[in-house]
Amino acid sequence: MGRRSVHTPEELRQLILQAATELIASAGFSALSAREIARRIGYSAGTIYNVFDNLDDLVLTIEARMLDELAKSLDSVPATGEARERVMQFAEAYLQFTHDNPRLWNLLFEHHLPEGIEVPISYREKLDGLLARVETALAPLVPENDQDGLQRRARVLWAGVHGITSLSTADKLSSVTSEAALPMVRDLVSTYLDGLAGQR
Amino acid sequence: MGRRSVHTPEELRQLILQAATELIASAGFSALSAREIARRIGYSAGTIYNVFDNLDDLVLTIEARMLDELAKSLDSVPATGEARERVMQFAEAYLQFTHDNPRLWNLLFEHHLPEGIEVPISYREKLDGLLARVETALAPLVPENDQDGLQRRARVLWAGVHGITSLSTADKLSSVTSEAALPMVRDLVSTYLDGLAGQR
DNA sequence: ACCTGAACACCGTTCAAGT
DNA sequence: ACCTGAACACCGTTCAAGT
Repeated sequence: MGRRSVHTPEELRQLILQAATELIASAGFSALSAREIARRIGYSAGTIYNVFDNLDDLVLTIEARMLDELAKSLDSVPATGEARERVMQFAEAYLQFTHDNPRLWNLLFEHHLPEGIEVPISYREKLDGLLARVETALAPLVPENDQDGLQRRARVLWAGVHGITSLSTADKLSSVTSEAALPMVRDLVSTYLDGLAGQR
Repeated sequence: MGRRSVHTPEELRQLILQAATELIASAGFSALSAREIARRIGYSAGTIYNVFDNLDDLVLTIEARMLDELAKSLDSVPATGEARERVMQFAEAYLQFTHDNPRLWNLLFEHHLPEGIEVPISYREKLDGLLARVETALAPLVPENDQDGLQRRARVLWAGVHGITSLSTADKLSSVTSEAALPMVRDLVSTYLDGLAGQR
């Protein structure tokens, strides 16, 4: 046995990630298994452990990719126009992204590291980058010299939009249906921004 | 083997639910297993299947209990005072509840039924009941004769608060920390209600 | 009637042994 | 160097057999 080298290490890595991503996208996180990935790419299960430390490592890699792709989606929002309009477009881009990749996006919330294991710093940095984009878009709409307020409000909006998208992609809480999500996101953003404007 | 009857069927059922609840509360959904429950209550794994159809059935029973307890929490909010104040107290009660039972509450979002299996009607009714409480509290603050608007807004507020609590109990997205959750919920509710007031 | 133990078809992960 | 197969310690679920 051993030494086939039909694939370079990098090819093998991408093969594994691709198979795992497809598995999650089509059947959800609970359908992911090292043995099933191995079956699909024609290697033994042990091979996956030559490339990744364990399944958590693999899953974290996929999560990081999702954060990168969401960042790309947000960056495709034009940086022109009214601040209000841009914040709204960010929110709609977020909703669109989660509806395009419901199970892969839910992975970030369903997958938990074992007690005591921390998420890599690079992961946290990606998150901070996303939040920074929201802060920048929101900045013109909050009082100047209130940096604390800006941070909190960006997080509130982000979390609020997340709540709507998360309930609308969840099968079980479907008193919030996925068709209703867009008007809800619009209502949240516009009403919240109205409230902000009144406070100035 | 067989026929011990040291516990009545109902006692056995509660024993199983209690062990499962403790397991989830302390180590999360992923730590739940029929075999571990059986070990803890001193029965064989097969016995659990005399009482519940399968683990999904058991988990759904626990989820339904959580919905009932959340309803109780909301009902302990006094029905007096300003509408604005009551909505805020509902939101704070929700946050408090999820922080008191983080893993059990997250169960509702992490547990998925197999493809094609629907949640029981009683479950959906409990959800509707919760939403109805929010609608009632919110009603004085939205234009009369706008039933659609009331429904949507109650869902937006509920989902928004859910988003904050869900990110704050998630270990991984901790750019929203659990200490910051209360001011964020307050900001969301008060700013959103300000916006609503401006629209009238 | 109630409960068990064995069985079946799965897991994640490790690692000696093979090429 | 790279890969495998077997091994270990787990799963959910079923059901014949025992009391």
